[in-house]
This record gives sequence, structure tokens and C-alpha cells, in this order.
Amino acid sequence: MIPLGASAPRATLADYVVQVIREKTATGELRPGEHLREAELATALGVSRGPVREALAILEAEGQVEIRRHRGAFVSVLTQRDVEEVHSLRAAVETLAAERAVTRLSPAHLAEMDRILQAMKVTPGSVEPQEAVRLDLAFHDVIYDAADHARLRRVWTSIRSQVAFFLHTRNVNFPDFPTVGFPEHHELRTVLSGGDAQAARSAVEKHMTGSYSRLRQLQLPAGSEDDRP
Amino acid sequence: MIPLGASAPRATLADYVVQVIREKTATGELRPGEHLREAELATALGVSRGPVREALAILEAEGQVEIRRHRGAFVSVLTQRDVEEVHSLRAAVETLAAERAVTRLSPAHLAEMDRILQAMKVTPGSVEPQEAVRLDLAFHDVIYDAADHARLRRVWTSIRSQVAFFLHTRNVNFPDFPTVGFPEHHELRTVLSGGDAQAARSAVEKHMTGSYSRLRQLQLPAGSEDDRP
DNA sequence: CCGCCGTAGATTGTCAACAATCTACTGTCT
DNA sequence: AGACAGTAGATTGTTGACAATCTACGGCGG
Repeated sequence: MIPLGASAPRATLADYVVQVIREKTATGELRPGEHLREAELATALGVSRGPVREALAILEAEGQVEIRRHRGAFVSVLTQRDVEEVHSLRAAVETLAAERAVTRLSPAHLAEMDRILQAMKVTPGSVEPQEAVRLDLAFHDVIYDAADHARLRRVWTSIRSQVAFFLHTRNVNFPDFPTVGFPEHHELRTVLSGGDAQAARSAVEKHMTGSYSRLRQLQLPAGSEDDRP
Repeated sequence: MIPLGASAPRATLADYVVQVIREKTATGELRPGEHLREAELATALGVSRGPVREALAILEAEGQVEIRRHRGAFVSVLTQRDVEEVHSLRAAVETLAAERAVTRLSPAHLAEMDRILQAMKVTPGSVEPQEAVRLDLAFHDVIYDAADHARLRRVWTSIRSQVAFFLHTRNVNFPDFPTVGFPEHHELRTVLSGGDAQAARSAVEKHMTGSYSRLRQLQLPAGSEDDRP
């Protein structure tokens, strides 16, 4: 479940809350625009408001939630503009990640990739959308892990659950994707293990472009971010 | 002082603490590896430990400080490796920022750039290093502001004070830089206002490469991150 | 009937105290 | 003398309570 080389230097209650909220926003259980009440979260998770506040502050720094003074935290609403932002940022950082990964891929990384590809391949087309998303993200986790770049990984985790949300909604709306997932990622693996940094950049760029074109087909709120009652 | 279009949707004590610590790390007043005691900070800033904890959690999410369970927060030590990380990440995001900026630069942005360039030019070579850093960063702030990309700006603010620290140390060690600052940034302005996205990418890439080669001359801790007593 | 103002409830921002854990020092044993 | 265990102090993690602020509802006036 934990990406790979992620250590746990700080296992505090606040981190636990962060993790829970990240997962719930990724799966869509916490919908964009939803009001996150501190006391509510605290009792639901069996902790006090202190750690919850810390967690919300962290999530705000990552852009996952929006905090308004004396009004509370709201799950960030994802507009068409956000799709574009997340995509362009992801393309920028993931090309760098790929470039670095080609010279740093260990046998363990390759094995992990193959394991994930195997799972992508064997699962029939009618796989649960959530599982397809999990595999997709896991594959890219390996790339970032191989890149061995702490700040790059931080950026990735900051957009990761938003990417997850996009992929999830798309998989639900266009159930044909899981069949496309395998060949695309398999090609990525081939290029990455090839050792050509420039080729890796191009491959990721292409992968991102394809991913974006599919994402654009989604119907998302277009304009401003006022969805709350 | 505030970059440009930065609004203040949340002016809480925690944000105040974050801002103070950012500044103090940028100027080097808070040295890498230093132990940040919550109670100490709280009394020094005239607030309680609650906001301080929130602030430290935010700064940890941005990688500015490192928190160890039951041991506290330490200002992240910047090794040669960190110089490389910050540089590569900055290059990746700033090329994107420049690409977007060329089609979004408003007259106000250009005026702001010119104002900064003017200041860079008129100040004689023996300007205070701190002022030179301020101008340098301010110039790039304008680029990110023109890029109009919330997530991109977040990444920038997360590495901004580390960049500031690097620039500061370099200006102190190599006092000739302030004379190079003007022409380099002037060229950037010219290309950005030209309207060619690809040219803007290349220009920023070149600017970054030059910046990195100068940064590498610094003597920084090379290996692991244990500098504390 | 519609709009404005005031109040009550709810929610967040902040604080001070308690509990858990770590670090450093001291004393003892080999 | 050197090394190890035990203890005291300091520091962080967490909690519950208090104060400031916002939202929603109801009454009043036009």
C-alpha cells in the first residue's frame, strides 16, 4: 500500500488523519466542495481537534482542501481548470522523474513494475475502476521512487489523490480504459529500462498527452468554485 | 513584499509563524540543522504552542523543516544533493511557468519587471547581498504570477526560501554577482515579452543552467544530514 | 410580500494544562 | 578507570475548555 521507499519518520495522529482524508478524497467518498468540520472529523476518527487542525493545515499547504478563516475547511473543488493545472504540472515533474529514473532503476524497481503490469494484464476488462486506478498510480509511484528525488516525490504526493480522483471518475464514465492501461504502461517500462533519458522524457510526455485528452472528456464544473450551499 | 497577486484568505497566527520562519531561514538567521523548540518560538513570537505546531507541520509538508517524533523540528540541512534537487525541480517548473507566462503577461506584469530591472541596474556593484536576492526573487515571482497557475505557485513557494538561502550564501561568497544579475534578467524579460513559448522555455533553461553552475561552486555539506550536536 | 436587522446556535481560532517520550547526567558495579 | 543502568529534567504529543467570529433564523418595518 505504501508506495515503496516511503519511510515513517513521523507516525503521529495528525499524519493518520492526513492519510485518511487523502484516501477518502481519492476514492470520491469525500466529494469536492464538502465541508470538513473539525469536531465531526475528530469524533469520527477518535482523536481530538488538535491533530485534525494540523492535518487540515498540511492538506491546505498541498492544495487538497481550502481553508477560510472562521468558516472551516472545504474539499477543493476540481474544475476544468484544475484538470489542466494538474495535468500540466504533472507532465512537467514526471518528465523529470522519468529522466532521472532511467539511470537509477534498480532490479527491484523493474520487478515491481512487471508485477504491476502483470496485474494490469490479467485483470479482465470488467475490473473494478478503483483497482485500475490503484494499479495505474502504483506504476507511477515506482517511477518517482526510482527518481530518488525527495522534492519531486513531495510534489507528486500533493497532486496524487487529485489525479486519483480524475482517473476514478473517468474509469467510471468510460469503462473501456482498463484495456488501454496495460499497453501504454508496458511501453513506458520498455523505454525506461532502455536507458535513453531523452526517449524517456518523450515517452512520458506522450503518455501524459494521451491521459489528458481522455481526461478532458469529463464533465466537470467549468467556472468559479462556488458549489457549496 | 507580498509577491503580487497573493491574496490573504487566511490570516491566522499559524500563517504568521510560517511567514516569520520562512524569512528567517531565507536570510540565514535560522541556520540549517538548528533545533526549533515549540515553546521557545511561541514565547518569542508572542503566541501559544498551538499555532506554532500548525506552522511547523506546514513547513514540514513543504520540506523546509524536518520533524522527528518526540524530538522536535529542525531546519532542513541543505547538502550538495539538495542544491541539485532544488535546481532540477525549479528548472522543471519554471520552464512551464515561462511557457505559460508568454501568453498571459499583462502590461502590469511587464511594468513590474521593468521596475525590478531598473532597481537591479541602478544599484552599484556593492549592493547588499540581501537586496540583490530580494530583487532576483521578485523578478521570478512575476513570472509565476503571470503563469496564473495555483499549483505551480505553490511549488515555487515551497522551494523559494531555499533558493533564497542559496542565492544569499553565494552573493556573500562571490560579491561579483549583482553585476551579472541585470543583463541575465533583462534578456529573460525580452524573450518573455516576445511571445514565443518555445524560446521562453529555452531562455529559462539557459538561465537555470547558469544559475546552477554558479551555485555548485558553493561549499556545502556533502553527505548525510547529521549536523546537530 | 420583500428586504433588513438582531439574536441564537454552531464552528473555528487560541490557549493552558496533562501525559508520553526522549536526552543528559549521576552513581554504581565490574 | 570504563561502561551501564537509573533517574531527573526538558521537550513534544494530545486533550479539553474558553474566546472570537460567522451563519441561519425569526421579527420588524416598508
